[in-house]
Amino acid sequence: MRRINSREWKPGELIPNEAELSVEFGCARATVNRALRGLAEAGLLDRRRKAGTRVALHPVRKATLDIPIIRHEVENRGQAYRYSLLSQRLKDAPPDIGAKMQLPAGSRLLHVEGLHLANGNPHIFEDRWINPQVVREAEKADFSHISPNEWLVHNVPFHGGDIAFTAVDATPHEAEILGCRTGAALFVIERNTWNDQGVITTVRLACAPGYRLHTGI
Amino acid sequence: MRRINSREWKPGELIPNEAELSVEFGCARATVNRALRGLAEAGLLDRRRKAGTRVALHPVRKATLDIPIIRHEVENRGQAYRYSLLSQRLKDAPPDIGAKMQLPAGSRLLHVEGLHLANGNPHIFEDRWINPQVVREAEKADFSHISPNEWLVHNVPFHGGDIAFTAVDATPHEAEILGCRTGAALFVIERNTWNDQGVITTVRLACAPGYRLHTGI
DNA sequence: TTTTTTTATAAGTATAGACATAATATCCTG
DNA sequence: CAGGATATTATGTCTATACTTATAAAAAAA
Repeated sequence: MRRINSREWKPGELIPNEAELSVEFGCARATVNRALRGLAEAGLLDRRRKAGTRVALHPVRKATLDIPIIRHEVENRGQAYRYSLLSQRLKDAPPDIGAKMQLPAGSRLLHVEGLHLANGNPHIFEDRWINPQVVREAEKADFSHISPNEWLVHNVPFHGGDIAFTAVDATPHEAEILGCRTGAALFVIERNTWNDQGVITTVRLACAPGYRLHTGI
Repeated sequence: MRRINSREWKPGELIPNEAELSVEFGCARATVNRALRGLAEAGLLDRRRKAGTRVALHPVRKATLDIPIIRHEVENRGQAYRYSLLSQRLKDAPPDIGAKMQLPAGSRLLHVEGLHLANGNPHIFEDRWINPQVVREAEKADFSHISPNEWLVHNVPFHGGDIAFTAVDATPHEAEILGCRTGAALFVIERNTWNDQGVITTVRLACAPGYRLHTGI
């Protein structure tokens, strides 16, 4: 790491192989491997079999951000958490949601709207669609006391997902629920998760004005 | 992983120790260690010396998001990138910036404002403060053709930083630069980076309306 | 009962050696 | 010279063994 930072090993440059480094540092090759693998995971090195190890051309820093259950996020800040269910109904999938979840037209989905509150104030508006084909227990679940966010995390393991963050102007509907001005800037998190059966759920989390998402590098 | 997902090993439960697993799977303890360390890094296990390994109580999923150089982000989408310097001046640190960078009152900072354009359209407005105490070459740098973003990544290695994401209403100044309506929802990235000498820079990136930050899980 | 000390334990780390695998480089053949 | 077979090479993975270190739990002392 020192050699990379000091430019002794320049970006794009091939560095000595594991065997050579193990001799230089007087340690086993496994130890060198462990160290280099760590640096590669951190994005400082690029490694390929036979081709060798190079200093990453563009040190793409990776920030890892935790995706907590909203209740925990609120409680960890020492605030009182409450969840309020707004609606829970089986509906035909709207075209955009159906497309996002890769479902045939006319699929039935469970639509759940709820509000997460912190110290009694609106915190995050959760607008979620759940695929009952994949999550059969969902139709019978009671989301009046536990949010679908928390229920899904604890009941349906997932294999992958994608997340997007944006800023949007609050719609009148969102403004009313979050208790803010129509057009106020809202931080929005959109997330899809799936397992081997297909897409489990797609959710849009509209955060009340002032929301900040933090992380370190 | 299968045992965790299938709830054979329940959240919070202590799993067999490395020695026992190595016997069960007929492999060396180092191999078990490697596997368990991977699962712990992914957030599925909690490990502590002597206490043993437990299934994570709340499978906090970690999303890793790359922090690319803005030019590369634009070019990777196949768009033409251009950078336009708006201002570059030495100033007294405003109180809020000075506090954020942990500097004594009245410190001099280099203030750089610039606009990143994609296909000729305003993309990201970069409002940056650089600490010349830590980055001595910065005062002589020419930010008219290379953005401080890119210049710093290539010239000043950093050890750590923090990032925050928010949504804000565009100020008249931001609106004019980004060519949008005052009050439009802007996605904002705030970042501080430091090395062993102190805080290098603090930057506020205001993204034009419609900006989306993506990642996978 | 409370505090301190000791001990046992599980993960953490390291080592030398071996084989696997992917990808490059080289040689051979038609 | 193209195209396939072969050798080489650097990383990837695994093993058996050993020692280190944090720490929970038990024992001892206050």
